[in-house]
Amino acid sequence: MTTDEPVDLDERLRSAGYRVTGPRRAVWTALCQASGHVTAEQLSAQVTAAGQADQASVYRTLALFEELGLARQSRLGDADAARWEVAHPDEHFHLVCANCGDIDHHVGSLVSRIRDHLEGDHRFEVRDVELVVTGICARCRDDEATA
Amino acid sequence: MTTDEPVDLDERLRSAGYRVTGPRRAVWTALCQASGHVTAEQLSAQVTAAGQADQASVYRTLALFEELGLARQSRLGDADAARWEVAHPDEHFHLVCANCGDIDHHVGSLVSRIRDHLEGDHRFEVRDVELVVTGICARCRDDEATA
DNA sequence: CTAAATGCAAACTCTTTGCAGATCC
DNA sequence: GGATCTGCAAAGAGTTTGCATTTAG
Repeated sequence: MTTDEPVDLDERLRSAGYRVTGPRRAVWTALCQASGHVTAEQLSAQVTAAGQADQASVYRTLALFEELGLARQSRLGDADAARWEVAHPDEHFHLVCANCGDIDHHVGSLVSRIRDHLEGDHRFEVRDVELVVTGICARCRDDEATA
Repeated sequence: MTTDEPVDLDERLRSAGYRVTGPRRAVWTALCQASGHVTAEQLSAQVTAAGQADQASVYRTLALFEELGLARQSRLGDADAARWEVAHPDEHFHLVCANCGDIDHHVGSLVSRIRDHLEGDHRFEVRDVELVVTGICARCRDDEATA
């Protein structure tokens, strides 16, 4: 799949002129350990409970990580809160199950094909492709069939 | 392109067991006249100024329209507020220009191809595909080149 | 007439901000 | 030591809700 070269947060921060602090490390750790697609509030709850950072710092830190290209924010489906994940080098998209709420990553050539299509035909300089597919996942389909 | 068979709001409401009211008509008219991709607040401002509906009714009405399949909500890019548009029978996606903020519709086979791909390979029952591409539109690219 | 819809205002959720004090380099 | 970062608490968007009143059918 992907060579999961671990990101050296300290190094990345310093080289961009930012300081290495407890809250930043804590948010990064929490984000990495999360299953992906966590809300800022979920991270905040965890990190705050451990007394490692305040809610405000969580938001500020996430914004910083996004700026540094370490994290990615997306608003999946019609959800109210934004969801965060560690920036993944691969092009991927999200499959959101409308039944169980499960969010799946899908890595594939689809996104880059979309990219090519637009660059070629439409003279649109693509910066970011966000593809969110809502539907019913395989597991829920099976459950329905069984029921 | 599309046969723009005008939607008979009154009929649609009544046949679904809902009442035809002033606020609903007003919101529908405003949404249809809008360039598309308006926020609820923009609609609200317009409709409230004309004394045709309250803000709360605008939100309630939009939710109803969505339920009836008359309108579509989407959160484009990292925007804070949801944007609304009249539901379009064609599969389409959005091109958001990061420079001028312009939002373009693009109708094409791309979305249905995504759909087919997922139905076939991944046993995912697709309900809705939301594709948002952020980048620089042709006009802004030209401007840059000239400058 | 009566269930459904509205207006008003207040509540709620998610996120951002101002500022005094703590912290990293 | 001094700019950067933090915590706290308060404000800010956007959206929803409770309830008395109005209105469509």
